[in-house]
Amino acid sequence: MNASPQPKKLPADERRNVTVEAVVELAATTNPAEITTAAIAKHMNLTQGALFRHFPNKEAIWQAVMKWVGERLMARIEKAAEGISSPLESLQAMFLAHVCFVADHPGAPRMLYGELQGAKATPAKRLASQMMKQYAARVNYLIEAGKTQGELHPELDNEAAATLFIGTIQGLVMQSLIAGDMERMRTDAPRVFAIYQRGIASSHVAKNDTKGVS
Amino acid sequence: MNASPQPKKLPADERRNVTVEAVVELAATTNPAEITTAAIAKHMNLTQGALFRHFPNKEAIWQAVMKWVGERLMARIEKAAEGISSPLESLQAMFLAHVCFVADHPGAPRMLYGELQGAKATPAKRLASQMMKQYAARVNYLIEAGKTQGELHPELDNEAAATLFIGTIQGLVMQSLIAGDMERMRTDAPRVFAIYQRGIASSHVAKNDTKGVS
DNA sequence: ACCAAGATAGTAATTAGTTACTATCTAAAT
DNA sequence: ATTTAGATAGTAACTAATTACTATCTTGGT
Repeated sequence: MNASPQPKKLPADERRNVTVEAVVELAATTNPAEITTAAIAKHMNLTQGALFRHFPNKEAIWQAVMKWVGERLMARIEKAAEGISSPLESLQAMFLAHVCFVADHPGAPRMLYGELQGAKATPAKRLASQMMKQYAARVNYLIEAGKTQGELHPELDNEAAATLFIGTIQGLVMQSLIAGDMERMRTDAPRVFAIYQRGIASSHVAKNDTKGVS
Repeated sequence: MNASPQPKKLPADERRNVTVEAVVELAATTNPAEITTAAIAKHMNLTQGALFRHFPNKEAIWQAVMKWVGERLMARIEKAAEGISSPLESLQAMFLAHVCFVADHPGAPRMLYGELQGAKATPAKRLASQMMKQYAARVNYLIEAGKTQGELHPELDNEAAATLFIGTIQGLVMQSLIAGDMERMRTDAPRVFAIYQRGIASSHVAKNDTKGVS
């Protein structure tokens, strides 16, 4: 779990990447609010001051981390849904992919939540909030498509369904966070989604098959 | 929003209560991780050092706050569900009462989440986690009752339904936290619960009436 | 091919500002 | 008069950021 005795002297770009990864790893076990520059440096076998050769300040580190998380998450979700024509199945694929990502990177949601709780609008927070918006838009589109395609029941409250979709994931994360067992998410996710699906689907005709998780 | 120019010299018990309330108020607008003893003192027109006349350390303050939140929340939920024979309606009442409580005290969930994110098991964290367990047990009981009474559909995944119930609330909270508008919860809650209800109910016979929120 | 010269990446020590917590004194209330 | 609650003025520990210096790559002129 600890950092390898890093052969020092990395090129700048790479060092920045290593830094971001170090933060993500640290966040998996440490309260993000308590992650100090010293802790980051130590985890990557570096002196504290050296970090500031690559980032102008701590906020810039967080910004880079949020960007990393956002890009990876979105890419994974995008890929999970691509090539699936059924909106409902797309939603399920996104759902499971999202859960899988979080289980792989438990630090990610913790940092997101930690960041969003801050009162002042830091650049990192703006990134996080922007990502959420993008996500919501995508979900909304799929719901709309599902409705016109007849998969979702016609009187469905669009906005509420989107809120519940995202909220469900966040709830799952929180539950696992509390239980201290991120792996639980992987098994809980399909079961929970099944109920959500029953709540939005047009009728109970097709018993869901609980498709495999990639 | 600020504290009244407190006529000083309060008896110890009362001062402790005022302190707890000050923290809850502060948490509504400030990142709980950044709430310093100085900030608490300032918000209640007191010097920082004076706080330690009433609490042995900061952790004790958090502990008192978590206790306060837990008791108030549980009492409100308990009261909301009492006298309702239908488990499904009880669940709805609990749901709305919970949301209402959070909307009244936006600081509460922020502190809970903040506390639960910490790696080390502080007394405050133990309180929070214990409260969650108690809550989950109650939900589980109602779901079980709803099943035997025929209100919930028989093949329902008990555990997943409980997770989703709590998760849904947490998700709503998160959404509002991000949007920076806690009032949104009040209007969103019934709409979101309607979908949840459709997911767990035995069939779509009775259109939900969206009972009034107390 | 070589090697001076600059750029690059790192160390170690230090600084200014916070933070939780404490010791000592003062005023009010019973 | 004594106890209680608060004010004042600290301290030690910690954190982000800076500085002076060093080791190591990279490169262009010969």
